[in-house]
Formats: sequence, C-alpha cells, structure tokens
Amino acid sequence: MPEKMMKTIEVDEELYRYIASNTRHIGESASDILRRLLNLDNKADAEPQPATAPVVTQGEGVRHMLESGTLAAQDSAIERFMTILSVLYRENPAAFAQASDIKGRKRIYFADSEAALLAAGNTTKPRAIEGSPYWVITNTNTGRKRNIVAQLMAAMGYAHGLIERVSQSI
Amino acid sequence: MPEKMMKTIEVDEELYRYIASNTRHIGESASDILRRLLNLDNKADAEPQPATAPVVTQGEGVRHMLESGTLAAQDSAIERFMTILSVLYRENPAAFAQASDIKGRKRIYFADSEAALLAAGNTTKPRAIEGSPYWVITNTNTGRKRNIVAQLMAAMGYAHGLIERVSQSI
DNA sequence: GACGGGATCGCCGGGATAATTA
DNA sequence: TCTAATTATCCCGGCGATCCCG
Repeated sequence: MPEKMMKTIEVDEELYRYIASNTRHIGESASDILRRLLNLDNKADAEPQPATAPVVTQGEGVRHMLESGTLAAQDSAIERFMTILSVLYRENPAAFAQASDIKGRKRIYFADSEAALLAAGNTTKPRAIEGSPYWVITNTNTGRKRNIVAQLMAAMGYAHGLIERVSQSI
Repeated sequence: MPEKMMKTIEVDEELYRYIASNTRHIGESASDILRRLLNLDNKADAEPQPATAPVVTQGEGVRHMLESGTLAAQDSAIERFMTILSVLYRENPAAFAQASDIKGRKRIYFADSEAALLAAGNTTKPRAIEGSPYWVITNTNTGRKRNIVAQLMAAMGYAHGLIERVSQSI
C-alpha cells in the first residue's frame, strides 16, 4: 500500500474500538475499514456482489428504526423518507443496488449522482442518501414517497407486512 | 462539550473530505459525525424520552421569575429573552445543554462561543447568557424569540402551560 | 463589527394540488 | 373520452437578516 496523503482525526475511545473490531485483514488501515463501513466504494476492497437475487432481507435494522421512535422524531415527510432510505441501504447494499433502478414515466428515482437525477426531469430536487453513494428524487407528494419506498422494499425482498408498516410511517 | 478520552486515527484525504461534508452542526467533531454515519446509537444525543420520564423539570425558578414581576420590569423583549434563558439554564443546566441544539434553516441558535454563532449566519448579534457558558442569537423578531424559548423549554421537558406563559411574557 | 431593538419583507423548503400523459 | 398514474408547478408557512426607527 503506497502511502496516500493522510489526515488525522480524533475519535472517542468507544468508536475507536468499534472501528478496530471491524478489521478484516491483519494490518488493515483505519481508512480502509471506515471506507468499508461507510460503503464508500473504493478500488481496494471491492466486495464481489452476486448479481443474483438477494434472498429476502429480514429487516433487523428496519424493525429497530420503526420501534425506536426515530422516525416519529423527524418532523417532515422528507426527513422520514431520507432516514428510511438510509437504513434500507445500510441493511443490504447489494439488494438496494439491484432494486434502485425503479423509475417513473420520465423520472428515474435513484442514481449515484445528482446530475443523473437532474437530467431525467425538471426540478426533481435530488438529495444524497446518507451513508450511501446514492441520491433520490425528492419533489414528490407524500403518497409517491410511500410508493417509492414500497416499490424499493418489494424489490429488495421484504415481507409485505413490514413494507406496509414502513411506508405508512412516512 | 466535555472532552472524552480521544484516540487519533489516520484517514486518507478523500475520506476526510467525505466525513467533513457530513457535518451537521458547526463545530461538530469527527467522532460525532462518524457515529451518525455509522448509525451507532449515540448515548449523548439519544432520545431524551424513554417512557420513563426524564425528570420533567418542574420550574421552581421559572415560576418565581414569572410571579416576581422581574420580567415586567425589563423594558425590551431582548432583555426579557435573556433573563428567561439565564433562569432556564440555572434551573437545569444538563437539560439546557441537551435542548440547546435547536436550530433554524441556516442559523444555529445556541453555542458555547460567540464565534460559532457568528459563523452560522450573518449579523446574528450573539449575546452571552448570564451565569452560563452559552451564547444565543439575538437578531430575530419577537415572534421568533418566543418561538426559540418555547422550543427550548419543550425540549427541556417543561409542561405546556408553563411554556405558554413564559414565552408569552417576552 | 460597533447604536440597539426588532418589524418587515424577501427567500426557501415542503409537499399538496393542478397539469399532463399514458 | 374517461380514468389512473406521474410529473412538477406553485402556494404556504417558516426563517433570515436587512434596514428603519427611537
């Protein structure tokens, strides 16, 4: 590993241990571990994703989100929408990647850049999904936001009941 | 902000920028940003309402302030605003600290330094809250001052009636 | 950054509703 | 044409900070 330009940051002890515990190779750098944890796609680690269907994600994180009133705390539909997408991505990046090609008549809903969304419609108001390389369209009424989440979750293989609960919670 | 035990790690420049770009509050530490991005439940900002009442502050001092015409004596909204904040802080510094992260679209309302407030908006006219380490923004109309007090008190756990009385007294 | 207070008005984000298209 | 789905305009309420007034 040729040394790149490095920056120093401070993290609290617990977080430090958390990062260290996610080491995958002996001698792996903090940078590489973090990149993996944050899902920043980078040359080095390249998780080989099976292009084949992802077998029913069983929503640990999603359930937790529902129960831990995190959604209720947000005060706009947009915030809840963004939070849900972020959790969905983290729960299963591969399935999310596959499912994210859902689209409307003219607009595409997800993309890995703001520009792509802007190019496929007017005033789509794209936003980055936290902790992921994806962006979503945001200029929609609440019904469509529910819809997008429902379609996405269905394509990711979630159970109907859970899909219902999540999309209604927006 | 109490300093915890900190560890130093190195991250490459791109990752560093990614982390920095996810700053949500001015002055937020790398540690806090990472915790959020990694979805590590942060004990610090955890929901202040786990069914088990977070010891609703029962406003002794606040009531006294209301009754002993101290507020009525002040002749500007700003003075009343500052007095109220000072009393609120003294009554429950911990709750105040937690609640003080309320903010507007661009501005942050409270900070532990004048500079932080100045950095998050134009002409915010910060003032130090007497008897506390905090500063507040002051360049707002009276409606917003009421609003800020109401939001703060709500987050501190005061009862609605009292919140109403206090904010209207500005 | 030096007059201070704060009302007024311009701007922006959220998202319902009107418009459009299949 | 009528309806259902999708788009994106545009209104409303909230926030910021200029600027007026004492």
